[in-house]
Amino acid sequence: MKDESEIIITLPDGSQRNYPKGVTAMQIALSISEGLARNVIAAKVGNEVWDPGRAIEENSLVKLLTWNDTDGKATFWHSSAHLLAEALEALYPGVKFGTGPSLERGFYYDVDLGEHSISQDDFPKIEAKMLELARQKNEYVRQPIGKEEAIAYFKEKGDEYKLELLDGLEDGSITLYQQGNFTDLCKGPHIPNTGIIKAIKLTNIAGAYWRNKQENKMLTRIYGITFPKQKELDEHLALMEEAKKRDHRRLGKDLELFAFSEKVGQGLPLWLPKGAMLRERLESFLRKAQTRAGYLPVVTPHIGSKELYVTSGHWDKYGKDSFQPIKTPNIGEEYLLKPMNCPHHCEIYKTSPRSYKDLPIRFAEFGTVYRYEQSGELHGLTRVRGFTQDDAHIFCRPDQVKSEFLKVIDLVLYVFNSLGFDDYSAQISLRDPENKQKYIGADSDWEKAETAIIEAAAEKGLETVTELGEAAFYGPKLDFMVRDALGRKWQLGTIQVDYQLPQRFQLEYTGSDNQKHRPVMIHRAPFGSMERFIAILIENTAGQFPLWLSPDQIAILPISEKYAEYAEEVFFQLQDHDIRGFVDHRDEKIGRKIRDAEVTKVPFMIIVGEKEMEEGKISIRRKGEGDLGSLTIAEFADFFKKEAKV
RNA sequence: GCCGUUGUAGCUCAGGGGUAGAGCACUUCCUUGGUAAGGAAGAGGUCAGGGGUUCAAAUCCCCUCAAUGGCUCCA
Repeated sequence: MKDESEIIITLPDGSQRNYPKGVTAMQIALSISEGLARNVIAAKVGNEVWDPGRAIEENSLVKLLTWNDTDGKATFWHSSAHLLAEALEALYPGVKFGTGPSLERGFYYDVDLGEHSISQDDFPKIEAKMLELARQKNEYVRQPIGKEEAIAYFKEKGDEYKLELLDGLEDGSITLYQQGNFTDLCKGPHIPNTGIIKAIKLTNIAGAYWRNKQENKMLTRIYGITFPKQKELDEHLALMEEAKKRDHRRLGKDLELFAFSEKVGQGLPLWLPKGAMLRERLESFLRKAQTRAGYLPVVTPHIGSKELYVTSGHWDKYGKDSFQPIKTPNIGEEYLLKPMNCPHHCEIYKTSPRSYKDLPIRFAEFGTVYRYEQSGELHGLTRVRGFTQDDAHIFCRPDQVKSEFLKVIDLVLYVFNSLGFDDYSAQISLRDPENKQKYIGADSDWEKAETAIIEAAAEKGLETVTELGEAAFYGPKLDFMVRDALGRKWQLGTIQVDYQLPQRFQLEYTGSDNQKHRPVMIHRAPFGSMERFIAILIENTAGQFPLWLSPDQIAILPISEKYAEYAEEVFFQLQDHDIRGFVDHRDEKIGRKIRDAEVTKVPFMIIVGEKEMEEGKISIRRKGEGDLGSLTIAEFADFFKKEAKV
């Protein structure tokens, strides 16, 4: 006979134990080992994360969470946000609170400071207060509360933001959490007490619209990060410093890849010779892959008649927020800087009648487009106002959509793999079902397109996340997202299924039935844009590009000017083997020349002096590795060719 | 676009109401050196731009521009 007052707790390893009803995760941990109990900061009960001190009433699967679990960290940081709030309330009486969630790395709290204002200079003071409160080891106490009562509490406190949040909550599901003198509306969970927060760093301060809506008031958002050990905070800060060194804006300047000029204009990058070199190599790499995959190159102008974009719908959708029309001496004649290549490609499609036998047709172009991005959005090369898409449009029959889509996925993955981009996520970007007026086209087309994407991604075994509201206005997308050095997410490759533009442009083909049919369009860009892709490439490689992409692959370093002539000769011979580089003719010692080649990340150094000249050889030194010994030019060229393979 | 921060030599930065500083880079000279910085001298700035306060502004205030951290947006 089962004891009614006991419940069965199943642990992740499958083992089961009996505990009295109402047992807490902390008690379970204690029953296993004291060491474990010290480290437990939350628990996963079934599918929910719970406070370790919350009573478990039913048979459950329980996973004890520590700092090493993602959910454990999230709980830790969420509790840290409450600690920040407590400190702010103590230091700035009357402050009102928005929301304070955990992030992937750290947490923030949005606050309305009222009369007060704070800046980064106040961080030490706030951090000190947080530490002081942490040391009090105040417990996080969960208090279920009725809605009426909660409303009364926050009315009394005068916090209209919490009242607004309460408005959307259902009676019976509301809880408050209290630690020390601070009480917050919060569904939890939280760590046992503030004492385990040992290391605190507030990182930055920014404005953020209440509830992320532009029409709302702007609150002050304070970001921070905390750790259970000071050492971990130190390590984190050191890691951030390292990440900053990989910032493409820093490296772009150091390695002379690109620049910006106030005089040229905001968000309009200038490609310097080394950057242009890199870019050209990437372009020819993709051109080659695209030729193999049956793409046909096309070229279109940088401007197009406004009518073109009225037809495509771009003018209607983005017209007022883009670069404004270019006028001609003729009255009423207007042109737009090209914001997208697709309308031009549609017109190319229309230059001749198409048969079902011709399809799919794949037009590819490195097309430079101009978009008036909001000034606050511009960011290095990742968000600019003039950029080049590795664009192509596939016009195909409806029955070809899926196979074409699959081929494009292959191409994108080939590009990513070739460049060592293994840390990406595939995102299916669908329409926001709540906000359908943001998009053009019939529901049935959208459904077909969305189904095609979902099926194709599944067929390729891609691990995807789905985001509602992220679709383009004419169709859903499969986006390949990557992170930059500082952890921000960017869209690189994108594949989009589009039923709208073929209709707007009245695109047709003649079917086997001798009837007119409408093709489907697939927009795709494996890099996304050359600018953004290169930005991420710079950060991923920390400027140490694969050999085949390096702007300078070799630096020829004569020991002294006596060997200048031999160095030149070696240079020309290596050039004949398609090896790029330069001779360092400066009047410097070899140590200096090596150092400079090392810091500018040249993959190979060729050292030539008395010995080499006599033997007709060259000494090879590899960046970061050192002397590789001497070879003949032909030997080196062979070795190099193998190394430089994509 | 919004909230905040920043803007001093080519770069990285110090200074902070009383005639502008360092290191690196650059130029010249010396040095001809064998695997991560040889030495010396020199040149270089309307202190982002404009307006104001002041006997005096790079420094304080306002505006503009740009960069930057976020938010919003992102075809």
